[in-house]
Amino acid sequence: MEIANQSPMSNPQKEKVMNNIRTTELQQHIGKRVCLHGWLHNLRQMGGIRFLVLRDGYGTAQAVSENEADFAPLANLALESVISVEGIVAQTPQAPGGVELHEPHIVVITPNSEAPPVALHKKEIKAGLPILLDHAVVANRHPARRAIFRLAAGAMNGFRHTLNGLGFTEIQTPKMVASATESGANVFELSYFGRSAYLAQSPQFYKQIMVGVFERVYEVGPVFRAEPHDTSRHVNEYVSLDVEFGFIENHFTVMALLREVVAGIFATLAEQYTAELTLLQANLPTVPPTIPHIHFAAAQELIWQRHGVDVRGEPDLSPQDERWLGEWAQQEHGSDFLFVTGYPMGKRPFYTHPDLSNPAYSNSFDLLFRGTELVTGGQRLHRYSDYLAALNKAGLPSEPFATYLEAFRYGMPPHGGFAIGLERLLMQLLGLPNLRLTTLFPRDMQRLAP
RNA sequence: GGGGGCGUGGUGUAGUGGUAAACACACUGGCCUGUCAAGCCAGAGAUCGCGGGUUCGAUCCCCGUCGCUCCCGCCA
Repeated sequence: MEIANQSPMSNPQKEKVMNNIRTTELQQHIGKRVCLHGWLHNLRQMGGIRFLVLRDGYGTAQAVSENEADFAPLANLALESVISVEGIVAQTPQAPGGVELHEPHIVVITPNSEAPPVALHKKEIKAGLPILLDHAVVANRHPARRAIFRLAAGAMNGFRHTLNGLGFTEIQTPKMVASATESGANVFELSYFGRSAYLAQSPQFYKQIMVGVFERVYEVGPVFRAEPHDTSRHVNEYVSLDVEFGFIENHFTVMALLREVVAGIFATLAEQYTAELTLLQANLPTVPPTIPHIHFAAAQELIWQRHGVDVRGEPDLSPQDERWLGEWAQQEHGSDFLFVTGYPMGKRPFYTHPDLSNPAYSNSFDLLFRGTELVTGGQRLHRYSDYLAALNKAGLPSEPFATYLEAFRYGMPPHGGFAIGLERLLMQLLGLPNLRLTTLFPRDMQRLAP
């Protein structure tokens, strides 16, 4: 077995060899001698001819040899061994993708002798959710698992790119906070130099405060929910794509921006992540120029008429209601998306701006994507006196909110925003049955590792 | 927090109140010159989650327990 002794990346034939080539770049180097680095993804030996599939961080490539000695370094090695393969890039019709490496020179960088707990070289990983999550550190190497998380990166890219183009400034707000963000419940407590602190359940207060600084802000970051929920759509830490901006007319201004952001995310995926989308057979939605919207009360009336279930007067929509509304949006408007506007004030947090023409309802909205809540947003209160009144009405003391209130005391514009759940976006895009499948290392009631 | 379902080799499943268990993939060895979810042959690997009960006998039936999963509540 030949093992690289000094720098694994060093190469004896430095002049002629194109180093640090990715598997996805082979097409650009046909006829040249290149060196790939990666993992031994698969090995197919058929007597007189041998194939190996090398997987790097980007894709896979095949090397072939009719000379037994070329593959000698792989003797006694298991898949997932880390290797480099130097060879001549050849255009061959029968090779996967039409290119492969000939005359391979294989160097073992990190030998592996043990088969991974789940086979990574099959088209699909055949494992249940618990196994997949228990062994996520290796299972996520599988091209199909990896593609999901690459798309997550793409969604964040698209989010940032769209907002940067609209004059937004990216911020990072504290995740350790002194008091519970929006209510007393559902936050994780931690010890902070002898005092109690909490993990932020949302950047809500800080992003509003930062509207007073930058006017238009966004944040990509984790949020923490201590909710004891145990469903396929919930985890206790997830990535929130948050936006907040000033000088709006009402929540429809916010919805219009959200439409641009969602369109920007999917446009980015469509343009730059075709390999992942194809691999996962993703069904990309088309975002209508104007996303249809329906008022909360009208939505309940619609459910009563279409399905004979009387949810009128309920303070919120159930998951079943949302699925029904999603179907309706598809049938009636041909849209994967639907805004539900005007949720009752009673179900929304105290900073929510009421609908002045009907104060029982709010200037807020949810965006449903294929029948599941993807985004929540709305217009916020912006006058100091309104905040004092709202806190009073909610039975909350103003003292814990002193920092927050100070921003309003000194002048804030009409503003609003929203928060997109990143993992939900991917789950709905890919039609997956469990949010944990789109979460790198999920945190739920049972799971704190890996 | 409430309700339902499930726990069988590394992984995914099948199965039966009676000699402790079948199949596929992975794994090991052999064969194979164009594989690409490779193929063929052979092999190793499971005290059927744990504890108790019923029974002549339990992987199977009952109870408890632990774990997992789905739905609801709540949310993104």
